[in-house]
Amino acid sequence: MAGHKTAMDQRAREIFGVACRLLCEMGYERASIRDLAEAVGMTKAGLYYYFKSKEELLFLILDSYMDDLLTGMEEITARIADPEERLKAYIHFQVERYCQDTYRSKLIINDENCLSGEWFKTVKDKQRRYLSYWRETLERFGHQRGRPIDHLSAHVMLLIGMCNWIYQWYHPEGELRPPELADLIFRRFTLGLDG
Amino acid sequence: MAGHKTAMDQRAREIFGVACRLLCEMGYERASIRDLAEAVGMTKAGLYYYFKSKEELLFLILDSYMDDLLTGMEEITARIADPEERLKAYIHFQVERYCQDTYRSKLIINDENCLSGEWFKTVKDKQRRYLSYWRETLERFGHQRGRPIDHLSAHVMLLIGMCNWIYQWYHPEGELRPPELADLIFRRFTLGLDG
DNA sequence: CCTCTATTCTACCGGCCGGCAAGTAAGCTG
DNA sequence: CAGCTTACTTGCCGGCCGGTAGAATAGAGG
Repeated sequence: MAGHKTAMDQRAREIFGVACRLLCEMGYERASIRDLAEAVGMTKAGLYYYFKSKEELLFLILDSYMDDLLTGMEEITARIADPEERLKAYIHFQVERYCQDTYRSKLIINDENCLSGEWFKTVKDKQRRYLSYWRETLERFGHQRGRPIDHLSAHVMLLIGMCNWIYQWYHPEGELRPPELADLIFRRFTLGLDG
Repeated sequence: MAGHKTAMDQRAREIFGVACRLLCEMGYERASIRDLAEAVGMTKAGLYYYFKSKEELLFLILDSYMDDLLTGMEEITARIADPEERLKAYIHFQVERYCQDTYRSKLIINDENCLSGEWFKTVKDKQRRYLSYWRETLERFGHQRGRPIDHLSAHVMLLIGMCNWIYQWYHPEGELRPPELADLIFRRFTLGLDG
């Protein structure tokens, strides 16, 4: 029985992985179930043994990604108390995540709007929880330095903007290694061009 | 004859405007020609009198947007010589553009990949020219301050990241007015949190 | 061997897709 | 008035879409 479950899980994971790549590269709407079936070497109908609908598949991908993100943020938050060091760690984590999980990182930016109803709400809610990590830490950081940050939410979005926009241009194999990029972002945001 | 042309242009402009809104709100793939026809109060086939294909319509939208962007950047570049002031002006222009032309601004970020072949290349090429304005000015800015910027391209993308990510969160009617936001971006990038 | 269950395939569905051919009403031009 | 153009409409096309019913297959347990 355990054997059954693992085999099932293994196949499901394989489909899941191929789906991430395909949906990311083609876009959710463009990529058809037939494309996915061909890519994993199955029939279209066979796929429906593992998920109920195309939209559920997208949900599973995006929701699991948000779970991974939140778990990471949670872990950092528990481990690092100092706001400055924690903020640094958030940025490093974010860049690292993009490099190690490019497909899902791009998918959640490009195709989150393809979800509807409860699915959309669930993912959006986790994004809100994710943002609150940043906001809280950034607020403490300002407080620690004796210069509280006004327009806090806007600042959070500017910082996240730098972190997330990398999906548009960054290639980890280039001259700038992930940790260097993360440091760059932190210094530019906190110290400006002279940092 | 001039009358004909204007009437034709007027109708075309109307279709164009509705298309921008519809394609932006639904996404290019999701929005069908039938949806667009209904939205402008015509038949699907009638639309094809004004453009050759759905993809051409998207191209016309994105290409014209890039033209507007480049024209604006060109004008600023010609008018302002000082690198610092020019950089400020770029940022203000970018934020302003987003506020006044939200649909096309979002479209070019979300759906540029729906173009193929020559159309894609044409738009991408204009984006490259657009980036070169930023890069050149940022480089001069660093030189002017006696601190040349290394990883120049990365810095350009970080700055543009803050400017473009606003499509994900910014509402011009909120507490932060467009010029204030533009100033905020400039100060955060050049001076850090203390600016 | 048979049986049962897990997994996958064949064959099909209705519906919407982008696009086109042909027709037409209105208006302008001689 | 005829002749031509503009600005559409009607009606259709083949094709792909997501999704499903039910048969076939395979492997484990008895």
